[in-house]
Amino acid sequence: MTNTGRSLRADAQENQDRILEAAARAFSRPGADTSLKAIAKEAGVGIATLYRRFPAREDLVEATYRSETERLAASAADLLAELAPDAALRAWMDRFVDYMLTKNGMAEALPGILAAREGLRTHSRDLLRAAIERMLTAAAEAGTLRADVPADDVMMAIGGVTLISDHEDQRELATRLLDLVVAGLRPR
Amino acid sequence: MTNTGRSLRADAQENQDRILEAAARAFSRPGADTSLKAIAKEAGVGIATLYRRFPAREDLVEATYRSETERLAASAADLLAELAPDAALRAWMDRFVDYMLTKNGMAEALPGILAAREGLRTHSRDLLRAAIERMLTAAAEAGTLRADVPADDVMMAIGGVTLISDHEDQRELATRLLDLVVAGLRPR
DNA sequence: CTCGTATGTGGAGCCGGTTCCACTTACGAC
DNA sequence: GTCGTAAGTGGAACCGGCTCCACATACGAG
Repeated sequence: MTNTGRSLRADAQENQDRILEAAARAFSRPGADTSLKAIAKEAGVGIATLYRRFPAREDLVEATYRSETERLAASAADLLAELAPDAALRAWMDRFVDYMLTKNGMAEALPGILAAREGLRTHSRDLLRAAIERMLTAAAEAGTLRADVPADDVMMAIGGVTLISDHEDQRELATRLLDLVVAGLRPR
Repeated sequence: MTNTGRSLRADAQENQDRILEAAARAFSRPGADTSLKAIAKEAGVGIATLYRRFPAREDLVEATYRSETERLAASAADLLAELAPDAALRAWMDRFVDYMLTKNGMAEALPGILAAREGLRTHSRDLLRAAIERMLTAAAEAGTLRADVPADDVMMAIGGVTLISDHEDQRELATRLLDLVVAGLRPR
């Protein structure tokens, strides 16, 4: 099934798949015992095995949600087809925040994912950045948003909004802050 | 010395003071063993005593840095005296981020402090909000910044920038994001 | 087939956070 | 001064994250 990582020994690949399945189950459970020990146990492997494959919790979270993140990134294209580019970006920002705040364990992993420089964790980050870039340049060409703000910065801004809105269910705060960010992106 | 909390038993007040002194020492030490156990030990009290006084780590951090936070908030007045209100706010934002990123343990405690609703932890939050409000309304009166964005939102925006800039030493990112926030605060 | 080794594995153990509870003590009432 | 009790205390114990290392095993070379 999952075929992350090259050239794993057959048994190791088996174990990794079971870990990811267990993680997906654990994260989506309401009571959410997402302790790594519990996930390892549920996958029928030792903790060391989990750590070898996913050195940081963020790595496990990233891998678990990878396909959903891909879907989020891909949805930018849909929005661009229906809306003006600036409106598409604004709508996508809402989706981003909803996604991060909804998926169990995602918000805590966000900084590690967005700041990813090394390793495999960059995958999600690159997808998200590319999605933003597409909308941002389209809007810049339309003249509705500034052309001098890098997509990276916009991504980090959205990330910052997500982080500060995470504590307590401050969804309205997030909305207002996203509006503020977009206002800052308007050409003068 | 410190006289937080009303009507503590004499010995309890003693202990609380010693905890705060130990915490201040621990946080300012380079190698920084800021484990609560270590701080309690250094203060010569049991962990339970520390927890009774400061139920969350954030409470301890807030109390330890209280006077410095007061100074930060007060510095807004100085800036207002020297600069145009919008420039003062922008300069103060830099101070805020530098402060939060510099003080050991502060960044992690930030969400808890800014989101503080109950308890005594609100003290720092209120001071910071008031400082922002002063600069923001002055700028609004001068017509250089919007009047329809609440000081709370600006505070949260600065907080978000701080959080996302915390991982890795991304001081330049913070600068760019703060510029973006201020751009969003400009009247159209 | 067999065998050496790179690859992979489990769990014990350490660390920091946090809770709980049996014990101690300050201090106001008398 | 003495005493009852509310307030305060210490540390054992539990939990989750994370590391380390002695042991197991897939699998390609021969």
